[in-house]
Amino acid sequence: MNEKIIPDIVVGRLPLYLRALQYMLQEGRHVTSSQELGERLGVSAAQIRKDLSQFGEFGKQGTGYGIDSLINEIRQILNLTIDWDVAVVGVGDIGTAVTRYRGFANRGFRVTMIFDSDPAKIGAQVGEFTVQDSANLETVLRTANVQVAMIAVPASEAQQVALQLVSAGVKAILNYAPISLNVPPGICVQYIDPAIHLQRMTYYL
Amino acid sequence: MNEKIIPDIVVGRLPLYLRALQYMLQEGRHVTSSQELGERLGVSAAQIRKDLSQFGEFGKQGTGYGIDSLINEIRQILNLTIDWDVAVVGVGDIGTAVTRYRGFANRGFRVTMIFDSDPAKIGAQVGEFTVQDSANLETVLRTANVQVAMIAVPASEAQQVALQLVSAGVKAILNYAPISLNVPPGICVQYIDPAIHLQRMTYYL
DNA sequence: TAGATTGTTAATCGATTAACAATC
DNA sequence: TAGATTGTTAATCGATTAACAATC
Repeated sequence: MNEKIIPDIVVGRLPLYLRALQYMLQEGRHVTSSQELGERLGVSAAQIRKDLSQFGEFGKQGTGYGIDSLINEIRQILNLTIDWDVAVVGVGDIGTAVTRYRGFANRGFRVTMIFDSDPAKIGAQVGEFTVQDSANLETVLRTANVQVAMIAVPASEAQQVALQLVSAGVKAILNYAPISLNVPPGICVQYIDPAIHLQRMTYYL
Repeated sequence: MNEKIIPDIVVGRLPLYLRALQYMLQEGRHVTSSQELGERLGVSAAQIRKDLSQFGEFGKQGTGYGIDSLINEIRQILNLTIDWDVAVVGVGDIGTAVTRYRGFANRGFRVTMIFDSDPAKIGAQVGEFTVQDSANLETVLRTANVQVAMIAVPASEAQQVALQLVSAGVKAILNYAPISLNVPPGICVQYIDPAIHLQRMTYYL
């Protein structure tokens, strides 16, 4: 009764706002406006104000938004106040790249375990991690209470891995395999497929 | 006057349809329906029919769509009948992973050149390519008439690289750096930032 | 033919924008 | 105070869905 339903498209823009705000902070800025933020991101000022107003009143008339405080508000909204442990499944080029990726720091995530089913890879070292056997995935994830995972296995294995992750208690999956996953209701899935992004642009060329 | 304007959101779904159709073909299937395709992708049958009808009549009442012919239609629409040469800028973990990525085969793209500004990397071999000096980027891209590029450099360099690419004649940019790019009108940009995708899901956890 | 599925229309639904009173 | 910018409303715009005649 007190729970307003927030459109998913609004939720999806918050991370973009957050990223831009963190940049501004890094630049030593302390306040910004919906107009400035909108120009950076290519969205309208009205949209930013409307989006934020879904969650509260974070600005000051005449002044704008305090960057630091708005960052904290958005972090709270998105449940990013503490880092989420992330499991990576599949230690090919992509799995390796995301495991070593520096870009998660300060953004709410840290990879804490990696898995592969290839005996030649199990036991190997990637960054600070030892590749674990996918066969133990469910037990290990459950024990560590990991709720976020990335799939970086071949497309042919992705669906099966997804179901394993779900039964291990994972609730959010970022899938790098170029295939649509079927998961039970309540499980979030996001996709990264560079070919899809490129194909979307060639229409206009 | 004869050019219907197609909503970008429709264009954005075509690659998903194409990917699913190519999978079906691989499974030995020959026909499908808007309903079946919709179930696979989690979109409504009506939406698929509506989207496709923007471009022509590709189905048969009572039967559905010929998978092979629909694939060819979508390829034509998206300008994917011949492979696009793609330049990769930045040869870190991500740049290396996309350069070696097998997933572009049969989907309209092939990486043909890679660049980095780090003297320690220039001249090195990645897959079948030799890392070229970013300083020569504009000349090399112009000569080869490359119109598609991926940015995989640190965020601090991404904007500058983007402008270099634009002045080299690149029209479509896939940006892996976690920052919004400002480019002139007419230049397409797409973004891949795993943290953004993850942050979008944690709201629901 | 009977059954199935398209292409398309009209209705519904949701998102964006413009505008402005409130107020810092 | 005067200027600036928010939060919010109402109007506009666009996208999705339901429904069905057409037809394979």
